[in-house]
Amino acid sequence: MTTAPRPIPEATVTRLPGYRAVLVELDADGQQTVSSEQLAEQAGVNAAKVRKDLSYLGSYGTRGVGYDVRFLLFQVSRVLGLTTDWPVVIVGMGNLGRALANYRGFAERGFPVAALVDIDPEKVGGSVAGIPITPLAQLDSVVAAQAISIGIIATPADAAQMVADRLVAAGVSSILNFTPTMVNVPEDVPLRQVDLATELQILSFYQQQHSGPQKAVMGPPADLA
Amino acid sequence: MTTAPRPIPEATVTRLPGYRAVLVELDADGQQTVSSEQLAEQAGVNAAKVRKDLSYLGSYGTRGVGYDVRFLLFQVSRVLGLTTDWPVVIVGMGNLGRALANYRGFAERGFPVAALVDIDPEKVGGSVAGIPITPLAQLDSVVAAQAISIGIIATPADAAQMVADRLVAAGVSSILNFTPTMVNVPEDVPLRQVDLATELQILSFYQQQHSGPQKAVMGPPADLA
DNA sequence: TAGATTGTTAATCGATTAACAATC
DNA sequence: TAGATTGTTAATCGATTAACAATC
Repeated sequence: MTTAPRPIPEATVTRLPGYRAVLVELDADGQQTVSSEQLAEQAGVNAAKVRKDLSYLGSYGTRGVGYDVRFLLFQVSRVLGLTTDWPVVIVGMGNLGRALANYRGFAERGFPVAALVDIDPEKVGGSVAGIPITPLAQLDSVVAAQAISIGIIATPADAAQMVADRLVAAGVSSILNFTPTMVNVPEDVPLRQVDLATELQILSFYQQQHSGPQKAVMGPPADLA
Repeated sequence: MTTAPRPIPEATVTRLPGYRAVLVELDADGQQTVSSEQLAEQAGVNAAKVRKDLSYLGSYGTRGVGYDVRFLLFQVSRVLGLTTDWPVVIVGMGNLGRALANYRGFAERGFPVAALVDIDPEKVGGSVAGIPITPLAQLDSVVAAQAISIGIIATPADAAQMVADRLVAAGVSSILNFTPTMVNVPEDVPLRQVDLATELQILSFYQQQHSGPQKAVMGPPADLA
C-alpha cells in the first residue's frame, strides 16, 4: 500500500523549469553531483526552497553528498511531462507569431512547432521556418492530424477569444496566450497568459518607486485627504 | 501630518496592469462607472481581491455606486508610473528582437522603442521598424542621448549576462530579460524574466496531470519505496 | 569517525477570501 | 428611505524560511 503522493504546489511547479535548465547545463559540463546550495545559487533562489521543492518530487538526494545531476534531471523532466514531445500550433502569423515560429528554443525543449495557422488568405500558402501556413478553417484537421496538444495565440487582441474557442473545439489541451487580453476557457484547459507590455508596466512601477516618489505622486487627492 | 502609505504588495502590483487594461476598454466604450464586481469579472479575478487591491492605492470608490472609470484609470496609471513615457532599448536583433521592435503594444502603452542594438557589424547600419540598429559599443551614448530607462535583452542566452552588465553600466534602471538564463544584476535594478519555453513547460506539467498519471510516472523508484 | 548535506518540522510571513459595518 | 456597493476586518490558506535531526 503506497501513500497518496502530496500534490506539487503551484509555486514549486513554476520553479521546476528553472532547476531543469541548471541541471541541463551542469550535465553538459560533466558535473555528476550537485548540492541544494549550488543549485539554488545558479537558479537564483535559496537552498531551503530548493530542498523543499525537490522533496515534493521524492527523496532523490543523498545526505552528505547532494543530488545526482543526471538522475535528478530525469526526475524533474518526468514530473514536468517532458519525456514526450508536445507538438504546438501557433495561430497568428504577424510579427510575434513569425518570431515564435522561428524560435528554436521551443523544439529544443520538447515543443516542436508542428503547424502554423492564419486567417488571412494572403498569408496562407506561404511558410515560416519551413512550416507551411494553414488556413484557420482547417484548424480542426491540422490539430488532429499532427496530434497537437498546445495552442499558442499570437493574433491581434480582438481575435484572441475566438481563436481560443476554436482551439478548444479543435481539441488542444492547453493554451498559451500572448495577446494582451484575458480569454475564457473551460476549467479543465490549462491556460497561461504572457503579456509583454504587462511586464514593462510592472518594471515601470518599481522604477518609479526607486527613483523616489515625485511631489504630485504622493498621498490621496486633496478632496479626500 | 500624513499617515505613512502602506506599501503596495507585489501580488497587487502584478494585477494592476490587468485592471488598467479593463479600465482603458471601459473608458473607450464610454462607461462612466464600474463596480468591483464588473472589474473583477473582466479582469479574471474575484471582487474581494479587486477591492483589496484598489484599497492600497487609496479610497477611490463610492459606496453604493462603484468607481469612476476615468478617475480610477488615472490613479492606476499614476501608481504604475505611466504618466511619463519610459523609452526602452532592445539589445539583440535576432528573430525575437525584431519581433519586439515591430510590436506596437510597447509604444501604445508608454514604452517607446527608442533604440535597437546589436553586436553584429552586418546588422549595424540596418534598421527595423524605422529605427536604426546601433553597435553594442555605443550602448552608453545611446542610453544617455535617448534618456533610456529600460533595457530589453533579446540576445542568445550566452550573451545575456554580458549584456545585462553593460546595460547596468550604461545606466538603465531596469531590465526585462527574454533569454532563458538567469542574469545577476545589482539589488537596486528591478529585473523581470520572461521565458517563453518555461511557460510551455508549466503547461506541460498541468497537461500531463490532467491526462492522468501514466504507470511509469507514479510513486518513488522501487529502491526507495 | 567527522564533516557534509539532505529531508522535514515548525515558525513566520504574505496573499486570499468571506463577511459585514459603513455609507453613498 | 431602501438598495447597492465600498473599504476593512478577521479567518484561512499557501508559501517561505530557519533550524536541526537523520544519515551518508
